[in-house]
Parts: sequence; C-alpha cells; structure tokens
Amino acid sequence: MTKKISIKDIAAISGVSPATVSRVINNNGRFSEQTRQKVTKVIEKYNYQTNTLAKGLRMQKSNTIGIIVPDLANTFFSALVEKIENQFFSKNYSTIICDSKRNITKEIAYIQMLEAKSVDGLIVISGQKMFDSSTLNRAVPVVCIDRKPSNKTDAFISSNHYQGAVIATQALLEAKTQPVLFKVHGQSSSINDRIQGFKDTLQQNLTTDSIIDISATNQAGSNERRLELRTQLRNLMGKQTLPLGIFAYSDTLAADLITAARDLNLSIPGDLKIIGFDDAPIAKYCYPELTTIHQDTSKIALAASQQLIDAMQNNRQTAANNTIINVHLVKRGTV
Amino acid sequence: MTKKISIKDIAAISGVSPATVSRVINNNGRFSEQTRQKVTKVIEKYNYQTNTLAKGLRMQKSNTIGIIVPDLANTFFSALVEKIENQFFSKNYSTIICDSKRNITKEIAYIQMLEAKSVDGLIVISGQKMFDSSTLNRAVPVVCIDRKPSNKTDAFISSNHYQGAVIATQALLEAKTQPVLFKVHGQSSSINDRIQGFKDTLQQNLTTDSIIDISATNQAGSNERRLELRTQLRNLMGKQTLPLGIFAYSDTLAADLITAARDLNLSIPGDLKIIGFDDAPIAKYCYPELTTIHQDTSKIALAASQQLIDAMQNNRQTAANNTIINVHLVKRGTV
DNA sequence: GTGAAAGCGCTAACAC
DNA sequence: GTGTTAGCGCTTTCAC
Repeated sequence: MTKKISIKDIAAISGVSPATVSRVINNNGRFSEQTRQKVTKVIEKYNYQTNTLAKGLRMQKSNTIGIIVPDLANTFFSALVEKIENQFFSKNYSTIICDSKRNITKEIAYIQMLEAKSVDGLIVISGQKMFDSSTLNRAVPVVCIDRKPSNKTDAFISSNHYQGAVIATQALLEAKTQPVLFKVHGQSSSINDRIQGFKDTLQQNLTTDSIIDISATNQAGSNERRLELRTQLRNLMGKQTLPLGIFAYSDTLAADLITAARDLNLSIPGDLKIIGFDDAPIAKYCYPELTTIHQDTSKIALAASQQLIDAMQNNRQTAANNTIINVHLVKRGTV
Repeated sequence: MTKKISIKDIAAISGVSPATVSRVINNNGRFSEQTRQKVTKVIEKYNYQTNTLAKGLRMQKSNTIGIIVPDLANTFFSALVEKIENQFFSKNYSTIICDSKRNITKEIAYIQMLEAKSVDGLIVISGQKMFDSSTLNRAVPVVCIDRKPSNKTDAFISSNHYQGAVIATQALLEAKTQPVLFKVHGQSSSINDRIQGFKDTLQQNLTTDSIIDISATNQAGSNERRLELRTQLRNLMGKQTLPLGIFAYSDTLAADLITAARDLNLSIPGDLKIIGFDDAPIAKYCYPELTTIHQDTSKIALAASQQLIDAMQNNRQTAANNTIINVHLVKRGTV
C-alpha cells in the first residue's frame, strides 16, 4: 500500500528542486554532471517512475494511441494489430486496442473514450463504412487502414484491393471455372474495390449469380454461418457446371467455405476451386492449404505507424497521405 | 484545431462554478434540479467530455486496466482477451492490451509502463513462468490467468489443467495408442499441471520418449516449427507401433502437428490420433477437425473481470482467491 | 445549494 | 546551473 514516490520526493531526497529532477529525467535544460549523478542514483534507488497521467495533463499529450479493430478473433486483424502495437511499443507509445465487433455504436463509444483519454493519435482499421472522424472534438491525427476516411485530412493506407481481386479472378478464369464472389453483407472501401476488380475482370461473364452475400449476423466460424454457406454452395452446384470457382472475400470466409464444402463431399480443388484474400495465418491451417491473395501486414503496420508518429510529432493532421500497397497471389492447394 | 473545452468553460457558460459542474457530472453532492438542467444542456451543446487524465490524476485512479497476453496471434488468447476486454468495456473501464510475445524483458517493460499509466488493475495471462508482482511499486490488484502468482495476495484463475490432461490421456489410452505429450519448451503452472496429469495417468507406461519438447524459438505456424515437428514425428514412428497417440499442449501446436503429419503422409486418425488443448477457434478449421480439451473462456473472462473489479472497487488486494474451472473433452475428428 | 481554494504530479517560463 | 512559480483539468473540503 506504499504510496507512489513522486518527483517532489526525489527532489527532497537529492537535495535539489523538482524542476532540476525533471530536467535530469528528460535530459533537457542545463544541469551539472554532478547533479545528474546524484539525482539518477536516488531515482534508481527508489525505483521512481514518472506519473504519466500528470505528465500527460501538463504536456497535453499522453504518448498513447488508440487502435480500432473490427474483430480481434480474425487472425488477419490480430496479426496486423500485433505488428502495429509492436511498432508503437518500440517508439515508446502505448496502445489501447479496441475491438469494435464491427458495431458502429460501440465504435463511437470507443472513440469518445479514447479522446477523453487524450490519445495522441488513432488508427482505425476497416469495418463496415467510411470512417467519419467528425465525432472527434479535438483534432487528433487519424490513420485509416483499409477504410476510406470521409475527412480528407486523414491518412489512408490500404492494400491494392482492386488489383488483388483482378489477380484472383484471373486465376479462377485460367483454372476454367466460372468465378463467383462470396462476401459478407455490408459495404466498405475494400469490399467495393474488390467487387469492382472482380466485375471488371469478369465483364460479359458476369451474371446475377456471380456475387453472393452472406448474412453478417452469423459469426465467422459459427455453425450458423457454415450452414448458410452449405446452402449457398448446394444452390450453386445446381446451377453451374463443376468445377466451381470461388473468390472469397476473406480467408476466414474461405476457411468456412472449405468446411462447408467438406460437409457436402465436394472435393477441393477438384469440384471446387477457391481463392481467399488476406493470407491470414489461418490460410496455412486449412486443408487443402488456402490459395490466397497476400496482404503485406508488415508493410501496412509500418506505414501506418510511421505516418501516425510523423503526424503526432509535427503536431499536424496526417497530410491526406494515401499509401497503396501491392498484393500478390500465393498458390497453395485450393486452386 | 479547436482546443478541447474544459469544465471551467462549461461553468462559465452556464454561470455556475466548476465545482457545481463537477457535482452535476458525477451526480454527487447537492445541487438544484434547475442547475442540473442548465448545466446538462450546456454540456451537451458543447459536446463536453471529461478529461480523464486530469480526473485520474486527481482521483488517483485511471479507470484503466492492463492485460498482459503472451501471444495475440494465438486464437485461444485472442478470443479470451476479446471477452475480457468486452467485460471491462461494459463496466466503463478501458483496457490496455500488451502482447509480451512470451518475452520476460518485454513483459517487465510493459508492467512498468502500465504502472506509470496508473492502471487500477492488471490481468496477467499465462506465459513462461510464475508471475512476480514485486516488480510493481504500487499495490495494484492483480489477477493471474493460468499462471500461478508468486505473491500470495494475487488472485489466480485457471482451468483445471490436471483434469484436462487426465481426460486427454485416458482418451488416448482407450483408443489403444501409446500416448506421447508434445509441448513447447518452457515452464508454466499450466504446463506443469498437464504434465503431472499425463504422467499420473500413464504411470508405468511412461517412458523417456513420452514427453517431447519443441523448441520455443520457432514460432507457431512457421515452417521451421513444422519442420521440427516433422522430424520428431518421423523419429517417433521408427520407435513406436502405429497408431501414435499424441496429446498436444495446445491447439496451435496440434494444428501444426496435423500439417506435419500430412507432409509425412500419415493418416489421421488412422496412423496418428491427436488431442489438443484449449478448444481454440482454430480447432474447427483443422482437417480433420481437432478433438480437444475445451477451456471455458467465457467463464474465465467473467471470473477474472469480476474478481479484479471487486478488488479495485474495494481498494484491496485480490484476496488470494483461487478459481479452478472445469474442462471437458470435445470429440471431433482426430481421435 | 453553491463557490473559493487547494492540490493531484508534472513541466516550462522566468528569475537569479 | 538551479530554484520559484504557475498551471494543465479535475474533485473535494470548507465556508457561507
């Protein structure tokens, strides 16, 4: 129950003023080498740690950033967040991770909470809609990943979803299938881009059955979703000649499709060929291992953290900096 | 670039003192209904939000808790953390999630950072060793999940790992295999309990080959780990009669074992039977789907958050409260 | 029922 | 090179 030791205490013990201790800690302003040693010794002896709340209040910055992620259970997002968090940790920022569960109400609540905590910056990943930073009172820099900001001063980092969709669709075409796009119901900039790439590649081969919307209420991995996918697959088989060629919106969805296909005794890639998107960790645990479009999460994480840190340090908005990152096809067992 | 509006501003605009505004916001102390309405209206109009840094500084509590997790990329942990975070969110606490990557140095750095941020409590999940809260200067309540605290005043919540190991080993025995335990190198209370359960069930059938240690440096899902597992499996096949019976320390490890077995053209569950531990989301994406020991993450998350909140609100240490949660076998396709 | 004032722990201007 | 002072935004005694 020992109360935490403060800068005043350190000052008193070392026989200097709090200001001097502060100078030593932050290594700014002038002080003698002798003072430095004296103070440092006391700090170490008492295991003193700066109270970041007080410091944050005083400096009007918290050295904390917030991340809004749509779904931590998705291995693509958890891997991405892990990398981002790691970047910030090495730059001495702490990170508050918020799982919005793709729920707009929860997201807004989180953003207000983060703002009240005086976060210095925000990373907002994907989700259903455009991100509208006008919910923010202060002007905190925002970097959006995979989700177009409505505010033109927010930075935007994204894989080239259009390109990825084109590559995937072409691969499906080359494998002599009639491609079908499976997506979860909802809108987002990445979804729209992929749909566009899909459509543009298919052109006259596009039919009303080419895009299949999966209910968003059924959670990834749940029996409900698998049931729904099974029904959709069975449906499709009645209408199309085998092999079916599926472009799945995400690896998670692809993984669920694989299990659904198994339930129907469809062989992959014999009866059914499938390409995912993300190259999430789960892709390598599927059987057959999932052919997919690789997103470079390391690059995304790096770009996002660099841009945000730059914006925070220069105390300005993220200069509407758009970064588009290339993707590529990873051939595994499902095509 | 508008500066954030403060309680003083609200006070000035409403024509009352900051003290009164504070009373209204926190609904404590006395004030007239008329004042309440007046102030509330101004707060809403200006979208005022309490600065939690200042409040935290003043009240010596931050309404923030920290979670130390060994590996966010592991679907068991990400699912667990997601549930914990959700619990705290609904109780108006925010959560700083820290991925220690099972690195003790990083973990200590995180704990110091969290302490400097004046977190009101800490949840520490699993990891390599016992958790030693003596690195903490202040007396902040700690709840350990799956990891025995060395400090007797810290609470401990855990699945019954011993029981789980017994159940798994018995199932393997009943399937007429000679059980082998695969684990990642390292110590932890959960590892030790499972080993004990394994040994106690095996008794005289225990041999020097019964426990296989996998190098901890090779990351889950990596090619290096799979290579290592392949070597180990091949080795084992030379010595033992089929079918082999593997009790894998975690579902992640089990999943890697399944892919390694595939590379060796071993059929599961024909040549090789395998039982995992956790019932992580990944278990249902394996092929065959993984038979495993189910840990009740919802219960763990609930127990952990309740105990921590209780300790924080009553401003005392978590009363050395040990909660052991039952586990059970989930039969799927690998046994 | 409300206001004035002090102080949480820190840093930055200003003095000397 | 170092100390004094003010103030970040909030809550909470203590007056009245």
